[in-house]
Amino acid sequence: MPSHFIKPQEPCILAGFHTDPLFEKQEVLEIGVNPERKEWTFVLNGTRQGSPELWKELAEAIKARVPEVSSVIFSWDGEEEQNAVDSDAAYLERAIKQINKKQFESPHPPKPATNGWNRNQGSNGRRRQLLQNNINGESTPIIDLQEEERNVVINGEVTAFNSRLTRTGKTLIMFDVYDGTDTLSCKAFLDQPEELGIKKGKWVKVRGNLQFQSFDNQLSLMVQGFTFVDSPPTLQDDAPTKRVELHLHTKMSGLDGTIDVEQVVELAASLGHDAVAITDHGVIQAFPNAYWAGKKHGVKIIYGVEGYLVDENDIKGRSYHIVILAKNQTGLKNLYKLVSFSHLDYFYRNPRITRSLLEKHREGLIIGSACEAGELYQAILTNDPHAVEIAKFYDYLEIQPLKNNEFLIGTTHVQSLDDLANVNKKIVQIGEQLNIPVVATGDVHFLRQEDSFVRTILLAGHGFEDAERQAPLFYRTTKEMIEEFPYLNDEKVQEIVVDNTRLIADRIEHVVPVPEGLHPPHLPNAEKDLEDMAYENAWRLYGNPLPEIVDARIKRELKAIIGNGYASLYLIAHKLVKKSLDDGYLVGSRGSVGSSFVATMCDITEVNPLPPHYVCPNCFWSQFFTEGEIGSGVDLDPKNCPECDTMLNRLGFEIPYEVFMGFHGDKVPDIDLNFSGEYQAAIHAFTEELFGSEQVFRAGTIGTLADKTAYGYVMKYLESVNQTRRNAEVNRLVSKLTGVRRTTGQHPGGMVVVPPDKDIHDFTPIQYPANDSKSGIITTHFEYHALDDSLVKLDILGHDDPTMLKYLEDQTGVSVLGIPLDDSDTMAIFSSLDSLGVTEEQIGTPVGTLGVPEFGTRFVRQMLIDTRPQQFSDLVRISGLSHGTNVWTNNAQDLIRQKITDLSNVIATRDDIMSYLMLKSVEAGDAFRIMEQVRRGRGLDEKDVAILVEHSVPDWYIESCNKISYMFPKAHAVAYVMMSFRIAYFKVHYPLHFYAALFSLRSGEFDAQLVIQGERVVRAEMENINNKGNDATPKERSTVTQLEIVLEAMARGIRFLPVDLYKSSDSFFLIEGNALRAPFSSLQGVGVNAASSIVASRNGEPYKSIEDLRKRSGVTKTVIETLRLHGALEGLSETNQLTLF
DNA sequence: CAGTGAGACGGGCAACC
DNA sequence: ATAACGGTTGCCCGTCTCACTG
Repeated sequence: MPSHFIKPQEPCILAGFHTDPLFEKQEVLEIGVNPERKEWTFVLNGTRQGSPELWKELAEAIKARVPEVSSVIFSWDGEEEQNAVDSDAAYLERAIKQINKKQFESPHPPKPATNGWNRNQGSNGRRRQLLQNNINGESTPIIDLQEEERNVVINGEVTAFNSRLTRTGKTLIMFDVYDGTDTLSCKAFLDQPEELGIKKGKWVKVRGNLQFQSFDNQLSLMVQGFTFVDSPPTLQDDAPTKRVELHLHTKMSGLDGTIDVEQVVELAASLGHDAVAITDHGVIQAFPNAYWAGKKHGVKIIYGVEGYLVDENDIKGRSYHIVILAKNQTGLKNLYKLVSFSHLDYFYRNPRITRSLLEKHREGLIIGSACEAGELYQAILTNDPHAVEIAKFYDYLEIQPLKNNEFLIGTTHVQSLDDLANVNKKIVQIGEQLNIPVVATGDVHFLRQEDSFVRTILLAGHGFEDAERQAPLFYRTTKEMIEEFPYLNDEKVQEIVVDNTRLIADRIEHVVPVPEGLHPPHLPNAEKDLEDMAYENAWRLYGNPLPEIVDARIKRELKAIIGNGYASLYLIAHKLVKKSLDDGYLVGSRGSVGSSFVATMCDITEVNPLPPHYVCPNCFWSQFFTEGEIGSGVDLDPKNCPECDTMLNRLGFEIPYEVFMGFHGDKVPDIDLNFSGEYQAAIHAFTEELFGSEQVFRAGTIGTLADKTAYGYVMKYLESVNQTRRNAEVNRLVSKLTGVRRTTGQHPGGMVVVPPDKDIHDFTPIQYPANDSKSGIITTHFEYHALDDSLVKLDILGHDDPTMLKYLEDQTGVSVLGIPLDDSDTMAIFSSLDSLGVTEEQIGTPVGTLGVPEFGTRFVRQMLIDTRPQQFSDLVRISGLSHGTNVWTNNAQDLIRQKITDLSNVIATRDDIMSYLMLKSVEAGDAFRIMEQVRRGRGLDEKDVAILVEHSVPDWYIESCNKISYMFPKAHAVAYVMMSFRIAYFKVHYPLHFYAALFSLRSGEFDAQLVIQGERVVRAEMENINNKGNDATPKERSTVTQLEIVLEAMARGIRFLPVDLYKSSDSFFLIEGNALRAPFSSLQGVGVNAASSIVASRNGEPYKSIEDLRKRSGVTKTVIETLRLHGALEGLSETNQLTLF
């Protein structure tokens, strides 16, 4: 195989060796050299022509003329390319055939490169390098490439890049190229993963063969070579003094704007524009990103909004656009207040601002007259005599290019562009008259002219009729803007386009949208209270004085927590958990809080992060295992105290504190708690009680158009105009649409806390989620991410585990906290079916974890089969392995299957790395840093590898570190396994209660009508869905998951009873003997509302008829029909008549 | 008697931990 | 069958029903 490639500068060199005319046209693309064999492979373009004899002659001629060559091979790229996509085996077979034909005589290696030859570098693969110095040949517009074709050259911008490992171990790289006419997907297979530098936004010239790919059913370019080329000249603004854009919409302007704020700031910077304003419709959610982009690109951001101005006495009346800019920090806060008021109190179709409110909060604001929808423009348009009066309200007046308003032509007051020009002239004249600066603004909605198409799709997707007609609302250079006003004199144009826009920009100070630095809440005496609580609880568990190891850990943690000002946070979390426990709901910890022993001592988490240990509850004798001898305290053998013979507690999971608060203990603690979903609203309300409703708000989210919806929009639009586009082009359009704001919402559980000395408007406006005032929730206007460096967020999430356990505890009387975490029958279901009494044939899986949270999916069950966990700490490791990316597959799974190591030694959680390395005597700082690198998927650098090698860390471990992309913290895994194990305990010992609880939890998803028909029908339905393979919908897949569990319950002798008008509950499965009675809501089409109204209407009194049932319960016809079909109405007559006789 | 709008329901999608 | 992170909350939309309206 060639190990070097050289490239002739003159492609038709063969003509020099042989006189046959064929060789005058035959181009040599490159020559592969195998120095060992002195074998040269000439790679020629096109396909083989001429007789084999002729080529033999040529080969001899070359060998004669170039003594260094002892063997010559010719290969044609059109043919050779086939090799690139077929198997290694086929390639080798061919290669061996080729090689066998040749003779190898001379041992002298050839000169790899001589004058006149270009040498490609660094390849030792069998194929030419993809990245080449240049690609010859004229490129074809992509739109013209519609059929299979060889040797095609294209030139354009990379719009997507993606690479993945194939099953055969090759790397498949795929990238899309857009050349302004269309987009084409390009593919290449690499033997080795290789960083080629292809990235979104780079420009490339690519040569390859256009082939139809049955895999994705489209034409793709099979890449033979590519090179990077310069992007076309970028837009310039060569005006000596440049304008400032004062009116611009981003993706946050609902489904109106398409501009990514970072991109427009970058564009402004590249044009040399000093400043740019952000003025979205009614909202200001682009501020945080604009701030970062401005900082990055050195552009001053002018923070503003295009508001909807109304009169107070007519909130639902006509609103006028108005531009409000924040001049300084005071103005910004006023702007935030206006945004809040408009969303909370004056929302009607859009957030409205009343004139009096604006006047009240006008300090620090600069007011512009906005577009044709502004009141000044409208006044002039309608010849309102008060136009001049109206203008006096504004700090500056806007005029815009005529084409922005071309759509007005044909309406009552506008017949021509001249009419529009006259309006602008009038505004200029009023400006002169009142001495108010007039500025030219673009009302920018998309970046450049060519992006209008994207807005068309957006508007069409949202049902606008004339989406096709797009005003040229793009970001203009100074020259482009100047050219828009030929009807004004030159000095005037210069004044409004450049001087006045700069004047406004200069009036505006540097403003920061969200104050920097963390502003955590503070409770009085928090430090002392926390310390007392931690010690008191520790003493209760470990005695006073504390064992050295416990004392040291508490001291160190408290120092970091208190020193960094986080004591209040701990206390707050403590109060929340306490409240929930008092109300009877268990709380699960989540994330890495369980790494903090102080958190354990404050009841914030059940996880004890100390090394595994025994401790005597009576005399406090203790024994710690610090050398990794045992996985967790739970796994220690039960034994009695050697001092006083009391049964010892077995505790500890060995979790380093650093994972939670960083190596220096200064990372802002992120306390995530899982409350019962049923209880979430109550505990949220409790936070308001704790802090006051003015100081705590639900974190807001911004719902955007993501891939799937955007794809739907693009396809819908193309269909409406009767067009099709190739996949790559569709994807390009999709990527342009994504990120557009569609709605707002609530964070799943994040509550943002404002310290008492601050006001929420120092940080963000507030609003209702989706502007729905009925929700009863107020959220931050900015999404949480924008605030996360400034305000503390408490993650008060909802989870089913606590709900399920509460239900099970209530129903069985078993104390959840008393469940032994080493119960062997429970442990057994994680590796077998022994304690369930069912067979694999019956339930389709050899382990018993169906329905056990986090352990029931196919993926995790396979892990259980591979590893056969025997003890609690094994489950923790599986939890870690199953939640990472590239932690199990391509990694630990192989190591275990190949018996290189076992479950207890593979890397399963972040913490494993730190703990293991410290056991190997790696310095703590290094161990921490390496853990952080690895868990984020950044792999190890040479220095780190050297450290590991030096401490005799095995190779497989280092390799494993390099593969990991994302990893779970151990504390989270422990907390989850504790919950899952308890639920599993009920599954083993209280099957009826377990299945009842499980199905009740999501009774709406249960299909009683189906299940009632018995095992055979259930199996048939599962098979039916399974046969759909990838076409099964998410809903169908979840149905299969449900039915698997139903089958298991049936195999365990549990019957399902149909919904009974008098016996069924609204949404709970009731236990009747050895059977479960389906609730009303388990019928498809009967929701929780209908279900509970039936139950409420029963009232101990039989229904006289179906009519009676309907009247009393108020349910719809559909519900009645569903009940009838199910057989729940048998014996009831249609109307009262019959029973009344 | 068609049209409208509200509400229930389920499914799909997005954001997030 | 493959590859594989699992599980939660919440918003929108299509569909259907039904009461009300003009």
